[in-house]
Amino acid sequence: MDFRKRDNVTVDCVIFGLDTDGLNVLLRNRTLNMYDDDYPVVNDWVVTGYYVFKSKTLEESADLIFKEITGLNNVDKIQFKTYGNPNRMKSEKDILWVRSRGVKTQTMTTAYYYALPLTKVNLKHDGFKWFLYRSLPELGFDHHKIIVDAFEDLKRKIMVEPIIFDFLPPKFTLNDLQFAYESIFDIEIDNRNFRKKVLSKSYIVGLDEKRKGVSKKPSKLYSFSREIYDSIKNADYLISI
Amino acid sequence: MDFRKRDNVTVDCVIFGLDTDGLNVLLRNRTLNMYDDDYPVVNDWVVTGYYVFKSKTLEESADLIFKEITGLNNVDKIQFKTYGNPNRMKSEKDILWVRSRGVKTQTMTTAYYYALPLTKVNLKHDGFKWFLYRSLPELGFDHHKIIVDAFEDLKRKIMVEPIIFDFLPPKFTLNDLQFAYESIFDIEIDNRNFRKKVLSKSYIVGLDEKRKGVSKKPSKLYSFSREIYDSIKNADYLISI
DNA sequence: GCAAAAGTGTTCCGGATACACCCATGG
DNA sequence: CCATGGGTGTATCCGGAACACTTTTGC
Repeated sequence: MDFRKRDNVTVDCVIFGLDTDGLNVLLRNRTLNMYDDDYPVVNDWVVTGYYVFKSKTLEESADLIFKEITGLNNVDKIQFKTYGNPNRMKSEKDILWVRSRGVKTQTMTTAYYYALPLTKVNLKHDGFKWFLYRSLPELGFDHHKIIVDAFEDLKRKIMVEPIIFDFLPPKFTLNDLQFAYESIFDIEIDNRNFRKKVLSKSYIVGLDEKRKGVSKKPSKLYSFSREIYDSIKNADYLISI
Repeated sequence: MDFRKRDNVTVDCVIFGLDTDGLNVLLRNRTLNMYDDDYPVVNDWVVTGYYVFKSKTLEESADLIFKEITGLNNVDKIQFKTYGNPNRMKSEKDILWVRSRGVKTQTMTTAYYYALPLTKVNLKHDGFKWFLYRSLPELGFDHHKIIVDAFEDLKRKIMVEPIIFDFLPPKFTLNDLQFAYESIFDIEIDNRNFRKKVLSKSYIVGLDEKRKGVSKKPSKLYSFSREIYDSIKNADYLISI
């Protein structure tokens, strides 16, 4: 064990990416061959995590992992939960896997999630793959629960914070924005009402630019102004019982 | 160091108690005398925390602390953040204190908060005291930030979850409930509108009972039905952009 | 000229707000 | 009988929901 690392604490990074099919999660393949190369005893998927360096904050540790996978810096993230059950790893596969690595089983993990447009990511390593949230593969450890918890937290925070824009490029169309909401909440939204509501928000600013591409009629582009958002957000604390 | 404990991980418990003066936080006095018993070099207040046992979950560890202080079991709590900055303890007082205890400075802590009516607590030990949230004393470590973070999380969650009832006894008046909201959000609410809104919620059920006490006209008692709340909550996921 | 996505207005309803007085009891 | 907190009703306003057709371009 490397003494620069805390040997009982990891961070896990749930990476959400939105594309035209909907909401995806980036996972890493976990395989272990013991007897026969063609028949691994473990072959499933995990959220990417790693040990925390003693000299670094949890945030920094998460960003190191995120950068290693995606090559990206300065992407917003949210710490949503720390898992500390000493019996987190209990399946046969988990135990085989952990033994093969010679590490502790009683590991706490602090979990973060990242949100971004899927196309922003160029995967740097093999063994990583995007999965649609609605059709996740078999997951190791307690990672299914971690992903579900992340998603629940995401949905809740999207209601009160402008995280939705993290899923979109800096310039987006109103239909992009609507699609983001529809994918994440698995609902259908009336386009006219949606436009009215969105256009009433001062922090969504129309640009003098149109996107010409796949579609027929060019669509107007908008951007999210964090400055305007912050300036009006301090004012009102809406209460709803 | 006790080998049953994780030597670098603690849990901290922010305990919120509501009484007729408003929202309070339960703190523990931190004193350290080095040269002169009458002039402690450290004399401030902290949130109560303790090491995590290797055999226990974070939740269990938090509940142990909570029970030790209050004597109470089975009080709802919320895990809101884990603090892992290796330089969390940086003031002179913190360093003196930590050295005097012979423990590590690079300690992570997972923080929970509890909410309950202040009068439910009978303090079991000396050195503990309730402080109004709006007039906190000098706090050690990064505990001021921890308390503020807890409070922000509390306010946000109160909007979407029925945590407010944790601050009230099982039977309460509508004015009690209104006072709870007013204290926590530091706002004034119109009593007539408040009653209308609250009475429209099926999970707030009127009892055939009145409270006779300090006030003149006896006031009707209500209770919160978690069953009804849960049954209707699954249905709707309200979206507000 | 037609296929495909972009964009547009009006009506209706329900919940939110503003606002001032009577009621029941204990002392 | 009066002081004290408990309790009540109405008018207005605004945001949310429902709903179907026209516009602009690429091919």
